[in-house]
Amino acid sequence: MTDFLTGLNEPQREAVLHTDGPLMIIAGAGSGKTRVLTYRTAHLIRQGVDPFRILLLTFTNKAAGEMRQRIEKVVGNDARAIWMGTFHSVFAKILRFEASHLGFTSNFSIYDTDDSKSLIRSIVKERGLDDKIYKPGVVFNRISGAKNRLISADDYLQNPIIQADDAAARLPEVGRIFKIYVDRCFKANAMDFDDLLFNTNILFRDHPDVLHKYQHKFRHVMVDEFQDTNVSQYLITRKLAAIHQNICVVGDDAQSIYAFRGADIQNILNFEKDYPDLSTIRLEQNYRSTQTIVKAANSVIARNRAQLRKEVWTSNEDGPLIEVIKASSDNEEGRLVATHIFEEKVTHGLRNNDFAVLYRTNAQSRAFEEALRKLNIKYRIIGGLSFYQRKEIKDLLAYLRFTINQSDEEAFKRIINLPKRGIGDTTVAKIAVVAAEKGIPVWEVVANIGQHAAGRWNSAIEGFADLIKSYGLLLDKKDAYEVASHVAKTSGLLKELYEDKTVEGLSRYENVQELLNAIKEFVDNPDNEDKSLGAFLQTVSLITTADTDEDPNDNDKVTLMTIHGAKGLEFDHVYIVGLEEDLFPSQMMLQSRADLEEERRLFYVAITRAEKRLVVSYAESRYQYGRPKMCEPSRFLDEIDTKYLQISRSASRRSAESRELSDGGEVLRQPTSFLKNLTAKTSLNRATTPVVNHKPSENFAPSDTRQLAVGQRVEHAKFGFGTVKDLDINGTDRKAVILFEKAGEKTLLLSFAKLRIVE
DNA sequence: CTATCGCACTGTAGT
DNA sequence: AGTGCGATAG
Repeated sequence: MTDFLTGLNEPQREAVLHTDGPLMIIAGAGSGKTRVLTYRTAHLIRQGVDPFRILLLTFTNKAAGEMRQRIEKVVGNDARAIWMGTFHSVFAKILRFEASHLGFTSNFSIYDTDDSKSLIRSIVKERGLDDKIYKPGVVFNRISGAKNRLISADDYLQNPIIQADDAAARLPEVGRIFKIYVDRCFKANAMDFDDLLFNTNILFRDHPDVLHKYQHKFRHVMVDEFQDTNVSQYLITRKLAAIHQNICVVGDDAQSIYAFRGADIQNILNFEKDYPDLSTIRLEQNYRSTQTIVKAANSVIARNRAQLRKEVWTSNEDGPLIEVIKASSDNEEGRLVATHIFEEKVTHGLRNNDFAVLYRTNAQSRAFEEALRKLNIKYRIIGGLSFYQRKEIKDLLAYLRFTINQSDEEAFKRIINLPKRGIGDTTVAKIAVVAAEKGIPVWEVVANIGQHAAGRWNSAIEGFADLIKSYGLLLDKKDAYEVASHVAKTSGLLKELYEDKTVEGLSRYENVQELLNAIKEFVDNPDNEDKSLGAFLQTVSLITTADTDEDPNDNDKVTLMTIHGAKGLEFDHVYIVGLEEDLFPSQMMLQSRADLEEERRLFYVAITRAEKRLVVSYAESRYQYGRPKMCEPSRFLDEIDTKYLQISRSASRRSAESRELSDGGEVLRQPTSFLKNLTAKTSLNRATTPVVNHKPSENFAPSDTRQLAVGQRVEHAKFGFGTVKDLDINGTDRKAVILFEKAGEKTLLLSFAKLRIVE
């Protein structure tokens, strides 16, 4: 019965066996949290709990899928019936079921962030406001923040503190925009991501019978990654667990990294107050990482004040020291890290799979991609622009959405003139006016344009309406794939892309085909009972990059991703790159939220992803908006206890790099102690040798760029003396990053014009 | 109505 | 550097 308990340590076992009453599991990094959650669920089922009455909320769909598989290994098919998924997917499901209570229909659309911003832009313009001031992203964030704190548009307008805050931010109209936004979403029969949670709260608040139903249904409620839940999510779980009181939350306050988007660390810090008879179990033994990595991580996180008492330890071996790589530019950082990976692979016989490069922002991936490609190392990028955010994909999805839900305003805007059918903004605006005057939905006007307006464009509009109507007729007869491929063909979308013979056009055509393949897979999957287009759209709106599956035959790749994306993952060899002030910790985070502690937790998460070896790197200069910029090493480097650091590696690497690039080029400077650089930052830019004499002025000829080498002293007609910091060789294309010191000011340049070598 | 060009601006994570 | 905007021409 409890055979699977044998491999567990004492607190883990205790957590698995504690089945009744509120439970909080504080799970340190690498402490076997997933294992405990898996076994606990399996244990509940073996104890006779109906899997249908277990609710398990995870952070990503992928995590849910993996956990379901692991539970299945223990209890078999019963695992299928568990209610498991992200907050958004589980409550979207419940909302579809109960939609009528809120005045929605069950085929409501889910607006993604782009849809929301687009709608806000429309509202801002309609109200005659300046969208340079009322930036859609900013307005959206304010609305989103309010919803996550369960503040409705009316509450927002009536709250003097919020109003004062908006006034101070010179955005007094946000509340009005909020109210219109909510109204328009409702009329479009659409919910945005935040609404899925907000409306669930409203549903449970205003419909006690519905709440009661789910309260009784879910005998056990479990929440993974509890530290990253927001108030809205917390209240839902609390309400659901109110009768049975079987609520189990698992989390680690030290790994809370989503406060910026509304996650409330107070949820975990105050949980004890909400549940006086709470049992708390701490999982403190780390099974993942080496002694060095665990201790280094502890030395960093110890600087945070707001945290629960916890002592993460490991009995693993010491392992190698943490290496620090210093690069003069972002490109060099890419090359040094790629070379490091290459050499580790060769000397230790490792696979690409064993490595991950973690950065703070997606924009940093470029340099690593280029460098890895040059060394023929396969890599995969997680995050960035996801498949489902691509224009061509969103276009086809918009057609499908609109076929299902003709109130979907954002889908309508996307496709009304796509492909071009001569219905421009002016015509659309006219239709909107007619609809508003007659007080009927836009689709009513479009579908019966002859009755409502007469004009040159009527035939084009009729054509569009007939198209959509014909699609609608297919819904009951055909499955999702048949409808989607029919739409792709007959709408002209596929044709337009097919005729575009550019490289991008080809790739966009392939992307649409891939979407159709994905729909085919959905239809062919026996697990999916409902094969309708509506069912497919429900799942697709909540898919993210973290969830996309890999081709299992071709997955030996180095992983490149943001630290946020790496949550919950682990790799033998981890590179944390771009450790520079203003980048990590991020300047934005410090300015707007003044939350250094969250950045530090992010650093902690990054460190604790590593199992065997950790390498950190930073660059002295970096491109930003196509302009080079000087960088200082991150304060976080200083926060790692020096006894866990090894510095020398960067020196040998650097000289190897210089040799490779400039045969015979001088090594810029032997990096000394890393900490010395931190205390004497100016030394970074000091000229190595003051140059007095040089050859008479003669501008660089393109052929002479071969003479450039890292460390080479140069003079520029405008910027004066400088040192070559980095060379970038791309086929015949050679670029140099040069650091100039003029009047105490440092400038970086990327051009050979008006440049000459100094003896 | 559509295409194109110059200009201004961008500055974080992702359900 | 990339994007998205408005102005202008076709």
